[in-house]
Amino acid sequence: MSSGSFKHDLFSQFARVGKALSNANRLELLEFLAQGERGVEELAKVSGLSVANTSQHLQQLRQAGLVTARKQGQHVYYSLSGEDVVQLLGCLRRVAEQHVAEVEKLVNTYLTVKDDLEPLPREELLERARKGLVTVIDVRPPEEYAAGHLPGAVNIPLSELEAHLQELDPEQEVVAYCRGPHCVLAFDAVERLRKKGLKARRLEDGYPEWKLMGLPVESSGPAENNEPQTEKEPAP
Amino acid sequence: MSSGSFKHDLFSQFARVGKALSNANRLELLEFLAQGERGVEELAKVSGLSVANTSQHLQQLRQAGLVTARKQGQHVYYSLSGEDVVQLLGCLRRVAEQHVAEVEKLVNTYLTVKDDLEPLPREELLERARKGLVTVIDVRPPEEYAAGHLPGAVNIPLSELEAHLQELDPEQEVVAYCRGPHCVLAFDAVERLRKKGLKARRLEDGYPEWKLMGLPVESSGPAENNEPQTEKEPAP
DNA sequence: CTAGTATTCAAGTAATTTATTGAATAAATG
DNA sequence: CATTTATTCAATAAATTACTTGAATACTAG
Repeated sequence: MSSGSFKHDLFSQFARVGKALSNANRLELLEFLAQGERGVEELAKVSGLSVANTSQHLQQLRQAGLVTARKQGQHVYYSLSGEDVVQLLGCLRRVAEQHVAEVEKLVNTYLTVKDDLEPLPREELLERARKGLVTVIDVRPPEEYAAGHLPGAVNIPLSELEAHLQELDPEQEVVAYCRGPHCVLAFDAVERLRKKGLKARRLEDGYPEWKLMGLPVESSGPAENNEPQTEKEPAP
Repeated sequence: MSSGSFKHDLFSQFARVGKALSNANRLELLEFLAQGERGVEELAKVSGLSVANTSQHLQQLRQAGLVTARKQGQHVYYSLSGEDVVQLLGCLRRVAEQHVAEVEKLVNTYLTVKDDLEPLPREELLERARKGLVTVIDVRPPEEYAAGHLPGAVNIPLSELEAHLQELDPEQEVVAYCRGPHCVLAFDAVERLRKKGLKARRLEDGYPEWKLMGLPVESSGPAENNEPQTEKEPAP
């Protein structure tokens, strides 16, 4: 029957997307891209892969429709091809968290502080920020901060945390966030801030999830798409 | 640094879930399982794979945490390990639809009727059903209907469609649904009903999506979990 | 206990995937 | 135009995956 072949062809296409998600290095690239647009060499550096290998992975991601490439001069800038990709990654993470025992084990052994510092949900942060009760710090590297960050957040990359201590009010609670719910940066930051006697907590999730929910974001560097829902109109 | 290895290990676990989704046959198995619990041999038959091969795929799915196995007598019954898996599959489908050009091409060539019969959204069906304006038919095979179906839906498997025509009121609109948004069964049913001069439309999505939204479902066969949110309590 | 059925395991082969290497484009700069 | 820089392509070896086949296990029924 012809419908059998249709079904199989369709599932093969879905499987292409699955294949793109079937490799740890590609998932890492996707997490970096969820912070904002980046060039190939940059991605190679932060992910620790060779440039050629990075390029090949990016092309696989592009063929699966998860990322898009923009060529400018001799550079090629990659970015996620839509908000739905961030959502897909979130689903994947949630399913793994929920059903893959190893994930919990890993989190418990590496992120020992976890129980101690219960993460702050988005809504609560919004409320406290409105009342001026918290200082929000973004502990990602400056490029990612520049591509987009929570409104009012101060960029203090992890490496310079100690140097910026005096900027933080010891009376006010500090909330740190980074790339996502399992990114170590914010965990580390909170741990170190607490050792210094500050009141510190971690935002439940990272910048991509915040933006996905349509909450306001700011960006300093090159122009980024800030609107929650973008309406695409054909040229007039 | 140790955090690098943590990150990689974590992404490797996420990638295991991605791997499970990287094969067309496994995705097809997951779609069948989204209709309800099924035995290995049954799954092998409907998917057209050998039993041994089906078993191996199921084990991969189990290791990725996507399905669970229940042994009863000499049979092993598999089912999805949670609602979040249905959601993940939905995300995957949506991303593919949105960003993989081939999907649209396939849908357009095989499901030619598509433009003509705009699908009916969930909410509208609920509203019209409340007013008694529509007849809802479930065109899946009886086993799947038995495992769970929309309340008030009549089971008319596609093969017996013509034989049951007189049961349908020619004045009332007929709404057909099946396994999911791209399942051919409902498309086929609508096409054939229209040829017979009936007013027929297709529900936007299938049974698993309906259930996922927490909407009411009925089941006739062996007991199924009907509650929208199940609270898991340890034995008293 | 024996025969039968459902499922899984184990071994083998063909195909696919990953990462490496070195060469090929393609744009910018002197 | 030649050189540098960023990226991609092509060829390769090692590892992994998909499916087949035949045997092993586990449970049921006679």
